[in-house]
Amino acid sequence: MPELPEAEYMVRRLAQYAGDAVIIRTRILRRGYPAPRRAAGRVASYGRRAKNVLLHLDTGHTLRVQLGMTGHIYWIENAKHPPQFTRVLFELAGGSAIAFEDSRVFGSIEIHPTTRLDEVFADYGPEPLDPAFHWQHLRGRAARLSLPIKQFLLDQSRLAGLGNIWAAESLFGAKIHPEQSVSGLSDDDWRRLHSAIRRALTRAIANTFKVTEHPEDFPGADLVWLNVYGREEKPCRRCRAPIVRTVQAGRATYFCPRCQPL
DNA sequence: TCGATCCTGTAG
DNA sequence: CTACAGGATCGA
Repeated sequence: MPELPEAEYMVRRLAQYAGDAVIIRTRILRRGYPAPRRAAGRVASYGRRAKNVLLHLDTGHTLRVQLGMTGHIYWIENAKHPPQFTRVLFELAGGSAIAFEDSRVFGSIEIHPTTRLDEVFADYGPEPLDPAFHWQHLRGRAARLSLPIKQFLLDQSRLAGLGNIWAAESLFGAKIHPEQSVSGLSDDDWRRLHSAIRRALTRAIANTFKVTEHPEDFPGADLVWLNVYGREEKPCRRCRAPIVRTVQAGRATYFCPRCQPL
C-alpha cells in the first residue's frame, strides 16, 4: 500500500505515539529478513525521505525503513503481542514496541552510521515537496534521455518519492501521456508536471490523514480520491472518455486517452 | 534498458 | 484456481 503519503502518515503517527522511544532490543521475527539484528538507542527524531521512513537514533545512526509494497510501521502498546505479519520488532523501554509489518517481504531496514540524508540517500533525486525543488531539476535530469516519462518519474535516482499511483495521477494532472518520451517535453510540459506532482502529493497527504483518522466520514472509501489509477473503463472525471489501462515496464499504467494525448 | 524475480495476500 | 498487487534490484 504505501507510497509517499502513507509514509508521511506513518512518520507523524510514530512521532505522536512513540515520541520518546528507547529501543532496548531488536527482534527479527522472520529468519533472514534484511534488517539490522542489534539496533538500539533512543529515537531522537523521526523523518521521511521519498517513500522511506527514518528513525534517527541518538547514537548518530539512522534506521532506513524501506516499506516495499506492503510495509507498515507503527507503535504498539504491548511488545508481547505483535501483529501477524510483523517482521521486525523494536522493543521499547516500558513494554511497548515499534512493529514493522511486511506481509509480502519486499521491504527492508538498513542502519547507517550517520544522520545525514545526503549520505544515506546519495543516489536519490530531489524530494518533490522540498521548497527548493523546481521544474528545471526535472528537465535537467531528463537531459539526453529518451525513456517514457512514466518510467522517468518512477526512477528514484531522478526524482525520489513517486510510486505507481502518483506517477499516473501526476501525469493526468499535467495532461501528459505516460508513454511520452522525456526528450519531447517542452518547458511548459515540465512546468505543468512539476506543479501537478506537488499538487497531487500535497492533496494525497491531506486525504490520507482525513480518511485514516475519520473513516466514518468516508464510507466505502478507504483510499483517497483518484482520477485515473484503478479506474480502467470508467469515465474520465474531466471529459467522460473511458480511462485506459496499459502495461509499461511491467507495471500497470492508467491514463485518459483524450486528456492525455500522445 | 528490459524482463524476471523476490514472497504473500486478496479479489475475481 | 488465476490474475494481480501501490517496490526495487539484478543479470543479461
